[in-house]
Amino acid sequence: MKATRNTAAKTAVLEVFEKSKTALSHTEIHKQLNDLCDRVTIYRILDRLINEDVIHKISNLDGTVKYAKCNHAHQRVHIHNHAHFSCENCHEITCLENVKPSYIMPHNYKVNEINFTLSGLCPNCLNSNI
Amino acid sequence: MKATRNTAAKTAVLEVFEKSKTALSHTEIHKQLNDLCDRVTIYRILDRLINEDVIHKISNLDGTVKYAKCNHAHQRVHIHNHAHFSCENCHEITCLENVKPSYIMPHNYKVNEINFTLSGLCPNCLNSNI
DNA sequence: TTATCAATTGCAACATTGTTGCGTTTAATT
DNA sequence: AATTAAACGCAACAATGTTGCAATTGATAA
Ligand SMILES: [Mn+2]
Ligand SMILES: [Mn+2]
Ligand SMILES: [Zn+2]
Ligand SMILES: [Zn+2]
Repeated sequence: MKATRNTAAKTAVLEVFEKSKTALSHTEIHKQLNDLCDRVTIYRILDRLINEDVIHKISNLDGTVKYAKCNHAHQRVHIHNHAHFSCENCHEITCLENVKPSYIMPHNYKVNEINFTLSGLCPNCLNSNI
Repeated sequence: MKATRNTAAKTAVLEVFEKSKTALSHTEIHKQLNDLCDRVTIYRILDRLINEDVIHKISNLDGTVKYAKCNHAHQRVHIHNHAHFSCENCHEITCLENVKPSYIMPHNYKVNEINFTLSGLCPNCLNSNI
């Protein structure tokens, strides 16, 4: 395994994640960093953070991709088997760490990863739409 | 609701879905149609077919998007609550119509759609990798 | 059958997202 | 301080999806 370094850009990206309660897209991170680094660098940092199991990737039905910190006590290798919620109104995506789907797979499949994303209205938007 | 028409292109796209046992990407459909119509047209046909609940969209963890026919007896409005499997080796995506996740949501969320995609090795690839 | 007209299409142009190659910079170690 | 591989910036590219608009066409009614 390659040695990984702590750079200014990586630290800044991590701070952005720290401050955010919801998942973030590459573009959102780039805007918050305010040209601290190139957008390609952010893609590469995200790749590294995923490999280090510090963040995980969330792929939404509408095609958008976001990233969120793993805020559970995490072992080195773990499956992100919790659900994510994507609000159709405010477009925020949040980890639902406590929502874990149970399901029965047919034989002869080897499951390595799961992506369970629900979409609809989040509590905020549900209340304001009375 | 707007009236929808049966055009040559739409019929051709439906035939492609009919023949395929796995989900198809926009690009795969375009190649199979062999320049019968423009690629923009295919995007628009896919949009219409989704609105008509004839096909459904599958968004994978790696960012790829595919489409598959609804082959259950379908009511006008229905949730596609079955799982999809994405093979990391052959990249085929199949509907697992019988795999439906059960889960418990916190209150105050309104769920309209779910996207449940599992990835790993499909039976074919699992066997050949002994 | 023919006229009508909104739905559909083709085309060009554009936007967004993600990737790659390469020369330069820099974090970590000696 | 010297070393060196990891990380970076930049430019160029690829893939995917969207939009506006004029031309075409499917479905309907005359
Ligand atoms: Mn996690
Ligand atoms: Mn269906
Ligand atoms: Zn919301
Ligand atoms: Zn396979």
